Amino acid sequence: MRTPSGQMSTGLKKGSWSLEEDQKLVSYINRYGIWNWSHMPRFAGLSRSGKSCRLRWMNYLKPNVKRGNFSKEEEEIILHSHSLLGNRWSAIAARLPGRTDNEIKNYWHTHLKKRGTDNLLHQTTNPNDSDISSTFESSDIKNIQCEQVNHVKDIIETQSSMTFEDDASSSSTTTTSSIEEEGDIKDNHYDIGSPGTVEDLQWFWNQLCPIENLEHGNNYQDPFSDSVFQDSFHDSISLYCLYNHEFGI
DNA sequence: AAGATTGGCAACCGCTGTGTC
DNA sequence: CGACACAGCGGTTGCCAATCT
Repeated sequence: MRTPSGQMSTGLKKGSWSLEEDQKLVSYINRYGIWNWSHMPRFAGLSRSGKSCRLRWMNYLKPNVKRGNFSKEEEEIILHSHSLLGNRWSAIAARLPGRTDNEIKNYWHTHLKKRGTDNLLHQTTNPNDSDISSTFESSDIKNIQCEQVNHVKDIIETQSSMTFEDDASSSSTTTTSSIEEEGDIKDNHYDIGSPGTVEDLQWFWNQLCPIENLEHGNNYQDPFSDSVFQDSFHDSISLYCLYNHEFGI
């Protein structure tokens, strides 16, 4: 929530994300995956930069992002990791499943900074230190999913008129029900995505924004008449086919 | 009760790394 | 090998709510 939402001169919106924008991004990624952050926003009907979308997804909307207070164990891991790695937040985040670098960075600056320097002064070489991550029990990890999964579920469930579960043909995509059932979607599930077939995308937009599609209002750009989309689309289809071939999907 | 200050955190900006042509 | 595009990272900003005076 940096600035009140407003349209920039470039046409790109900045500031806080609205529920509607979240819904659009989540729905699009759930259906087509992440294929190109730069071009995706347009096809998802968002007037946001790719960077903004990526950040929003990585830090907030991704199903396995853990929200809420940090546990004692997590604090210890952060303190210890920071003493080893410094401000390499992404490396520290890698030791804390479900936590984002941004969240850890914020938490460090607001809660742990002073303690961190204090700890550094009193730190002794502990033979167990190198394996501190093992103190982060799997039971903690198991709790990671719940909150954010529920949040994303909420977003999707508000779109009562667009339940992808009804689409039996979308077997390769993540649906609301699959989030519900699995709860521990692997990151790479989203890394290899396909924009889908032209029919899929058309259907997607008809479901998501029937009015926008009718009027071509708001920020929606017709992807089917866009050369960038056509190029990216065909590239992505090729990659997707290759991926399916390689992994026998 | 109201204005000032502070803390928390989502989001932006600019830079760097990596892959592709 | 250089240019370009894209993804990712870390620092910073600024809004908003809580707390203080």
